[in-house]
Amino acid sequence: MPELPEAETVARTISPHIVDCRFVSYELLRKQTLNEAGYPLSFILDKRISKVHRRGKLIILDLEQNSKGNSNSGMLLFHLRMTGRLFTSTANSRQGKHTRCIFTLEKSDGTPVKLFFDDMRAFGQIMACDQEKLSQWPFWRDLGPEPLEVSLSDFIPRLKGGRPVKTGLLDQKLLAGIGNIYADESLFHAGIKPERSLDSLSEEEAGHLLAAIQKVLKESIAQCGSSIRDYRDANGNTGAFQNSFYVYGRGGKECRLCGSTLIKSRLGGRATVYCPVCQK
DNA sequence: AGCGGGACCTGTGGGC
DNA sequence: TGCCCACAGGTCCCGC
Repeated sequence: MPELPEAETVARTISPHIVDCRFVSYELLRKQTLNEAGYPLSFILDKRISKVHRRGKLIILDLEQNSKGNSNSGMLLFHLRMTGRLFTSTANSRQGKHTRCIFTLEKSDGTPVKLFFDDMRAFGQIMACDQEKLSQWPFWRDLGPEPLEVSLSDFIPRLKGGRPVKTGLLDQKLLAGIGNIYADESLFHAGIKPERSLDSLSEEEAGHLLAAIQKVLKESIAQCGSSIRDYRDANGNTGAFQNSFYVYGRGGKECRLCGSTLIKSRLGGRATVYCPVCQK
């Protein structure tokens, strides 16, 4: 699941449940789930969540010291990877087989709230940090621009090198937040074959590509992301954008535009689907 | 530099 | 019904 639109949806849906809450305790059920590039989880205790947002596929909880002053005193980051889920006890849920961490929070009126991080495949990670720690984390430091914010003039020079354009789109250093679903869908809408090399793209094609990426991401966010199997938002609801796929998961089926048989191949070790007619 | 392959994990679906 | 294999939204690391 979780690519940019899903991370955005989770951030939006978890926010009303936890903003202004204070961390009272935590239970880390799988120690490898905590990213060692950050601080021990005790770092977040007694801090208050001031804001929930997203960068690339990362969900970020901004923290403030509970006592006044000391704004922006830390962050708690979640990367959902393939099967991570974030939800609260108010979403009709409780600890399960794949729960990796449980946070106990308290609203300003003292009401307790449980925040769960579940992850079947256990690839997902949690990281506690401050700005300094964050800026030293290679993944963060090298993260490319936000696809919905980057300008065409900033985008074009990033399309360097002979590697396939799809491989480039999956590289979080080139753009932050695109994964296998949105790479394939964006390339379809841009009319570009996935194996084309980055430096073979004309400026016009680069423009089509960025426009397609932004269109696909925005439409997916509007539909609360894509649920292939595991993904749910913070309230346990599925997204709907999987109903709008043109190529992802449709290898061997008919192109929805021209009727040709969609080709399924492997590129950079990832399943890749494209239309041999619509994509040049 | 960039590619392929493997590793990290668990579950599901298809074929036999 | 059951077993085995392939594959799954991501990222990192190794060797070539």
